[in-house]
Amino acid sequence: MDTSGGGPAVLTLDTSAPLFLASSLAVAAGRGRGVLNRKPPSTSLTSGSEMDFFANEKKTTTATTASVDHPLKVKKEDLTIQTDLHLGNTGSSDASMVDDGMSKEDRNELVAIQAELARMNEENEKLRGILSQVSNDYKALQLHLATLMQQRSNNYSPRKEAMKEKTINDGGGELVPRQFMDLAPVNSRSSSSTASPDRSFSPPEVGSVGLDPSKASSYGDQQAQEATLRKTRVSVRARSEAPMITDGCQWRKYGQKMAKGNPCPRAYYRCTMAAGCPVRKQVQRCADDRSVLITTYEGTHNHPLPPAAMAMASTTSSAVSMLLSGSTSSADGMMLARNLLPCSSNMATISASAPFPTVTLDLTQPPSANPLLQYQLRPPAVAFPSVAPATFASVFGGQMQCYNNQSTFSGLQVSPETVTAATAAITKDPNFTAALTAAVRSIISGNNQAAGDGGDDVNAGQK
DNA sequence: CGCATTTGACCGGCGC
DNA sequence: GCGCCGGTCAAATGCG
Repeated sequence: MDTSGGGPAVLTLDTSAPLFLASSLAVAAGRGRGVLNRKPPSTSLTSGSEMDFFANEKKTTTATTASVDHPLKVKKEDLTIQTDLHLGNTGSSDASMVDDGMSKEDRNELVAIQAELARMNEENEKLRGILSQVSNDYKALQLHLATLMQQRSNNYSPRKEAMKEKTINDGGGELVPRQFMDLAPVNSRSSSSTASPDRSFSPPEVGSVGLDPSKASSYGDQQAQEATLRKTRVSVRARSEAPMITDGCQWRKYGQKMAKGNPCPRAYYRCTMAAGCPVRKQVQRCADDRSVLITTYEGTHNHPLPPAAMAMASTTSSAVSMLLSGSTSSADGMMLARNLLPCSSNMATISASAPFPTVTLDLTQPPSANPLLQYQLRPPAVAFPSVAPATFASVFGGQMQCYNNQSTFSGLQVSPETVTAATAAITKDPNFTAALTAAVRSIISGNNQAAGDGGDDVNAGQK
């Protein structure tokens, strides 16, 4: 039996990986290079249809450039007017040639203006270069993704294919579209499964073609990465009297078990917002403090998320990306975490002893108690190697439909403001939905406020 | 009647 | 090999 459950889901997201990364790159470029820092927050919130994500990405990037250009253009116009006024009918732009009654002060001003103009032109050229670089990076990643997907499809197991075929023919009632299942990747756990093949929640990968198991042996590293990503979990601790936090998604309970060492039962839920969504979560009260609800998320949504869910996804995504960025092993993740978090904290921890890499977000304390939280959750801008796309993708949707909405937020997902706002809202308000809504509102409004300010939004959202 | 939840059974992984 | 445990399934049950 394939108990990996949501495992295969992670691979789905790989489809979105380069897209996500591209967006991240844009953000990284924006952060890393001062020129792009002029981009107003709102430019990250462009939205559009998923199919033209690339176009949308370009649009976003273009918008970024445009937003940067805008003030410059305005200046240029102003400068042009001033220049015309000063130059009169000489028609020359060379101030040194002007000698038609202009005062020395005017000439100096004209020289300064022209220098400014030249500087801005140069700056624009740099921006074009950056845009070009980002675009090239995206294309390279897209190519890389195509290669990986081809490898995966080559590694596909005919036996598993046959089992899935049987399940479908038997009328197993699985609602997962056939094409999703067929594209399920092979991994150490699922490949050994002998039952319940319908549990292979394979995200909708596109472009998988052909079978060539002979190439599987050269794919070990990739498989290891996928296995880690697939099993990566995010555990959220939050105080709530409700039996389950409302995180914006729709869940259906499919099981409940008594876990060892905890008198409180553990409930198992799966996302029902879309047929075949592989995301699952476990809800259990803390044995030590029963007012604390521990919610563990696993897998990737294959559908667009509502704003409230986006806030949560943003938080967990950032946590996971921190865990996995630059590495796919939990041990490395721990090292990375230690490097990133020289100051240990109990608010965001990474477990290497757990069966799967698990990021635990302790939201039972206000962020003010530990201001490091927001930064702990943020992946370093330099941690965007080829692994990163899958990392981000492991939390966010895998369907092309998801790309736009989610990519729209992708720039925010890695921002500390996003995490801060969402975290503050979650922490301060037992009403999770209202809190998350407030958090998202604060994000969308481009409100780069500190955690405390995000809490104000929370209060507003309650009403 | 349809859908969601409950709950016992089942399965695979893992440690001894 | 055996037993424990986590995770999931699916029939039974409850509810609107």
